[in-house]
Amino acid sequence: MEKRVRVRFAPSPTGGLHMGGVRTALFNYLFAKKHGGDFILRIEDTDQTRYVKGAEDYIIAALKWCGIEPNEGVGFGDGPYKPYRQSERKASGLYKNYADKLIAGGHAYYAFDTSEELDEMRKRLEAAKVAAPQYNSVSRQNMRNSLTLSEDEVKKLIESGTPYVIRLKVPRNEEIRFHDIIRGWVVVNSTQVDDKVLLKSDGMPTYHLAHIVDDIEMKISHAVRGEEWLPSAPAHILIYRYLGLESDMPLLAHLPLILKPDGNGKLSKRDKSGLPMFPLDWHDERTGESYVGYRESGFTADAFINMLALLGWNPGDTREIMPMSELIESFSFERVNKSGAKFDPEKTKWFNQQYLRKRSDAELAESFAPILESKGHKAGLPAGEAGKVFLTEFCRLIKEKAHFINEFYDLGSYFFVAPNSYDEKVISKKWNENSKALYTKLNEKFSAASEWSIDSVTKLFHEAETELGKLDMQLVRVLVTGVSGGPQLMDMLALLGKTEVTNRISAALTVLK
RNA sequence: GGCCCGUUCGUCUAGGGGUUAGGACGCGUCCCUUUCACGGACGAAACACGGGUUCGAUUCCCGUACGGGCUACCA
Repeated sequence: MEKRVRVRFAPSPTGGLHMGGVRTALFNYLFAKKHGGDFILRIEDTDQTRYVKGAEDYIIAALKWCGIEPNEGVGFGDGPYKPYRQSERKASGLYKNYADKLIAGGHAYYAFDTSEELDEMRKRLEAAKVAAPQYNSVSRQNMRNSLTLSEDEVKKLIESGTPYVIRLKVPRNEEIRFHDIIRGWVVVNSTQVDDKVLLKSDGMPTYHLAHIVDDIEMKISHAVRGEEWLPSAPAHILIYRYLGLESDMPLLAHLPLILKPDGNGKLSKRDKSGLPMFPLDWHDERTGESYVGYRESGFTADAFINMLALLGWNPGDTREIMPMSELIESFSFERVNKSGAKFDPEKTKWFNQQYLRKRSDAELAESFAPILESKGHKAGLPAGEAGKVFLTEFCRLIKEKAHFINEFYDLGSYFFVAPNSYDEKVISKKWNENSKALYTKLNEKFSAASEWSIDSVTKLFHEAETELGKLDMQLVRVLVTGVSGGPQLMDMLALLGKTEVTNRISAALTVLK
């Protein structure tokens, strides 16, 4: 019988969740939803020295914004396997029990070496030109551990409170084979694997032990994580094996990494591409550093998620704009790539543009209102319903030009504040000695208008042209907005209103000679 | 350095023993538009290299190069 699909996203609260982490969470989520399974959020806070205040709340808030909601776990109502924070799970002696089982089976041992002794060992091995200096089947013979010390000595050391760790006893020269859903069979010789610390001297388990214990306890069916874990997978296989749990082991899937847009390396917290690396604004209290988020930069969650999903995965056809429901429906690990994918800021913007266009004008107006307010131009808007209508129409006109809602203001600030300068290029090219008289007359016609709508202004304009001769639309635009480009002229004039338009033209005519 | 993973247009990718190697972003040209954008049409642009295997390899195998990851009492 197939195991029920249960997957987990298990970040450690050492900082804000960056987009690479979001994608790992996303793939887990898509897979769970696709198979009607469970998606769990587990917090792996076994390293108190790296704990960052606020990180956990950030992770939860980020997942919520992204629409990647766990149905079990920290911040999402817990569930049958609570607690979901490893620091809290430790209290029951859970991890220690598993470590003890390994010791009893002869597959783990106590090690009393101090960090100085470990440093010395590494230096010694490096000096001896050992290719991979590590605590392993060879070097452990010269260290202070329960394999080299007598039973009595070990007992004495432990009873006297000497700090110790528990290490995995990795055999020498044994072939470790494991299957990865994305990569196929991977073979590693155990000589390459070091005797990993399983339980630290502070009593906390390391990731290696903790995630295995929890995956087993929480009945996880698939361990989906980043490629950076591939090298330690052989050690994990050994732990499952020595615990007699190989048959309950989750299936493995190592996701390709997201790489920097330029040059090389994996994506870092700060990137010069100009786009955020975090879903939400993140402020690290410890370092005092702040990072902007996608949300605050004007991205919509669906665009962000869509972009992330297609970084290293594709549906097998040419679809690109896919809402979450479609991503879920199409998702499979078979279509996840093996190689790392460079993050593409341009395409990311394009995704947001696509989603921006899909949103209704009224909806955009609602999102834009607070942005406008922050610019201090609320006063310029008509009150109440009229203001809403104005903003909705404004969004209709401006959205075709923008990638982000945050650009709306810069693209159309002249809708809210009259210009105080006029595009030099257009003026020097098109303004001549006849212009002043010509556009004064046009303005008179505007002033006399009894009706003011897109249609009526268009009609008025054409009438003026037959009467006064050819008019220059771009010049009219500059007189009213100060800039050379923008939405359809007539639409814009109509929205601005008769009074505003005629006032602005008058003002321009007094400035221009 | 060692080990592991990878390599199709600049980027994200489809494909797969015989294809005009397809799509998307970006770029360029044209059309639409009395502006800009949107939209439409078209275009430039790729199988890392060397050996095999084969009638035939971009596709399979091996090397090399290049890229990435790991190499902690961090995850």
